[in-house]
Amino acid sequence: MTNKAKGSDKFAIINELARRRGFFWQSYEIYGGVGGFATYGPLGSKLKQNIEKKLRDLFVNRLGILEIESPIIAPSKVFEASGHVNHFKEPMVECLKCKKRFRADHLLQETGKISVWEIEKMSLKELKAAIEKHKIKCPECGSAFGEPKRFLTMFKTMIGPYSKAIGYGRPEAAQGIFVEFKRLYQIAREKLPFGVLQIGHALRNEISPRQGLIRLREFTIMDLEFFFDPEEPNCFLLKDIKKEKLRLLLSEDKLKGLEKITEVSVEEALSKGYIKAEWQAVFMVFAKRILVELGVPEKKQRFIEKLPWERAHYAIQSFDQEVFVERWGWVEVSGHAYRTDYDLKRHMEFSGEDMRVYKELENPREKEKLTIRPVMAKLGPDFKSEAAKVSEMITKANPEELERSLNKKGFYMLGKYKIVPEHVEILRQKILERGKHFIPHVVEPSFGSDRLVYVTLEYAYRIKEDRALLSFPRDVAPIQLGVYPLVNKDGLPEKALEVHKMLVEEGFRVEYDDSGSIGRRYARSDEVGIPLGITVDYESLKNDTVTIRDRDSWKQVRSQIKELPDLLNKFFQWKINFEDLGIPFDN
RNA sequence: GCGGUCGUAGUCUAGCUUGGUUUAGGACGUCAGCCUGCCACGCUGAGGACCCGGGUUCAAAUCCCGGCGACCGCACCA
Repeated sequence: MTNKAKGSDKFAIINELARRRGFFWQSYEIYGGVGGFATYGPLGSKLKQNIEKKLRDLFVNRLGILEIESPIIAPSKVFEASGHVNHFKEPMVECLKCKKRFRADHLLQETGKISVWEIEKMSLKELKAAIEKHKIKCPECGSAFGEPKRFLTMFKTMIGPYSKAIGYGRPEAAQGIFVEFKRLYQIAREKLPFGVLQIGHALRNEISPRQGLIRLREFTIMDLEFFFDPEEPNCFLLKDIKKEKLRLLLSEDKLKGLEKITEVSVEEALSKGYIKAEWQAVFMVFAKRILVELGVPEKKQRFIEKLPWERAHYAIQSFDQEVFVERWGWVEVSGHAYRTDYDLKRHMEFSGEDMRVYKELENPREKEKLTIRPVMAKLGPDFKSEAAKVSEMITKANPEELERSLNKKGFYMLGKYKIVPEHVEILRQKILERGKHFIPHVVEPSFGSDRLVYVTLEYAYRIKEDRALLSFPRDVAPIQLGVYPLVNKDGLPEKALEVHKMLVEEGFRVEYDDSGSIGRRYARSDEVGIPLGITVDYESLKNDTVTIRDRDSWKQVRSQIKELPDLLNKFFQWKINFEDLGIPFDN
C-alpha cells in the first residue's frame, strides 16, 4: 500500500523489498489484507527454514534434544491447567470521557495496593467494586471509568461440530511438550536432564499488531523445554563457555531507571546470582551465538531481565533477548524463562496424572517408620458406636506426637476422645529409602522464528554503490548459487546449463539466469542475497573453468568446474573462505 | 479501540484543490526479441492500476457518505 507517512526507514525498505522479491507480505491482500498475518514467499520460506535449521542443528543434532510436533488446538482444560485461561483474559477499563483504555489489574496494583494473586481471582463485578472503593480515576484526565471488560488474547474455538467442548489455539508450543511429558520422559529413557524442542505455529489474538513480522497473530514459535533435577542443576556444558560474556540489563538497574548494561562472564553471572539456573545461562549463550551467526553483532544484542510484574505467570526469572532494530528499537527475539516445576505440577493437579520422576539415591537410607494401629478389640467396648470413627482418627493422627503423649502423659487427646496405650499398637518398621519422586524443573528458551527472519533481513541489508544487497550469512541464504552465461551466444548458455545441472544434482540451491546483461544479473542476485555467482565465459569453453563472484566484495576467482562441488560444499560449511575457492581473476 | 495521515500497475509515483482535455501519464521492475567479452548499457515491442460499496452529476481517479485496509501516535503486547 502506498503511504507517504510510513517514511522510508529500514523497516519500510525491507518490507517493500520483501514484498517485491517474494520474502513475505501481508496475507489476504485480495481482500484488503488482515493485520497480524503474514505469508512467506519462495525466498522467505526458504530463509525461514534455513534459520530454523540452524536451531535444529544446534539443539537437536549437537545437544541431542528431542523434537516433537503437537497440535495447535488444545482442549480448554490444557490452558486452564497452564494458567493461560486466567492470564490471557486481560481486564480492561475505558475512561468514559477521554476513551483511553487501561488494564484494570495494573491500575489496582499500582494505586490500590492489591496483590496480583488477589486481583486474578476477582470477577468483573469485584474489579469494578474495587476500582470504586479505591476511588481510582483515569490517570490521563481524572474521569470515571466504564464497566470493566475482559479481552481474551487466546483464539477460542469449538472442538467438533455439535460439541460443547471448548478449544483454544495454543499461544505457545510449550504446553504441547508438558502434556506429553510422561511419554517423552520414557522416550528419553527416563534420564535427566533432557530437552524437548517444538517448532510450530502459535496463535495470539493481539489487539493491534502493526509491526509486520515483529508482531503477528499467527506466528512460528520455537519452544525448547529443558528438564532437569533441581537438586542437580549443574550443566555439563558450562565448563566450555563459562568465560563467554553476556550483556545483561538487570532488573535492579531497571528499577532505578538505568539502562545500564552489565557485561559479565557466564561464570560471574551465576556466582553473583544474576542468573538463577546454570542451564538458563548456557542457553542464553547459545541464543547469543545464534544471533551473531545470523548477522547481529553482540553490541546490538542484550538480555533484559523482566520485573516480577512483567513476567509470565509461570516464571520465577525471565530474560528477554533483545536485538536493536532501526524502527522499533530493542525488540525481543527470544525469551529465557525459568519455569521451575510450575507447568508439570499444574498438569499433575488438573489431570490427576503423576508427573513426577523417580530417582535412586546414591546412598539408600534406612529409615524407621512409625505406624500406629488402632486395636479394635479395645476400642469397641470403650467407644461403642463411635469406635469406627475414633479408629479412623487414630490412623490419621501424627504418630510421633501420639507416641510422645502416651509416653509422657499416659494418654492422648484426639479431639474429645481420650486414647490410652491399650487402644493402640505401636509398630516400628525399618524401611530402606532407595529413591525419591520429584517434579523436574524447566528452563525454557523460546525463539520467535518470524522475528529472527526479520532481524536477519535487517542486518543483512546494505547499500553498495547505490545498489541494495542482502548480505545473508552463507548458511541461511535462500539461494546459494547463481549460474550465468557471460553472453547468450557462442555456446555459453549450453555450457552454463551443464554447470547448473551438475550443481543442482550435487544438492545445491542454484538459480540459472540468462536475461539482460551480466551486470544486471549480478545486481539482481545481490538483492536476493545469493552469496556466489558462477559465470561461464569464453575461457570456460577452452579449459573447463568458471569464475566465481563474491556477493559482498564483488571480487572474482577462477576455478575448475569439476572441483566446484567439493569447494562449494566446504564454503557453505564455513570450512573455507571465498579466497580459497580459486585463483584471483581480474577482467 | 481512539486520534491524525493516507489508499492510482509488481514497486515508486503524476493527475484530485478547480469533475470533462485521460484511450489515467512517467520511472524502475517483469516478459518477448535484438544487442551485450564481467557489475542495473542501449534499442524494439508486450502486458500491467484508480481499495470496496453507495450517493451527487449529463459526466467521478477527482466531490459527499459508509465500509475495508495501511501508516504514525495513544493504549495493548501474558
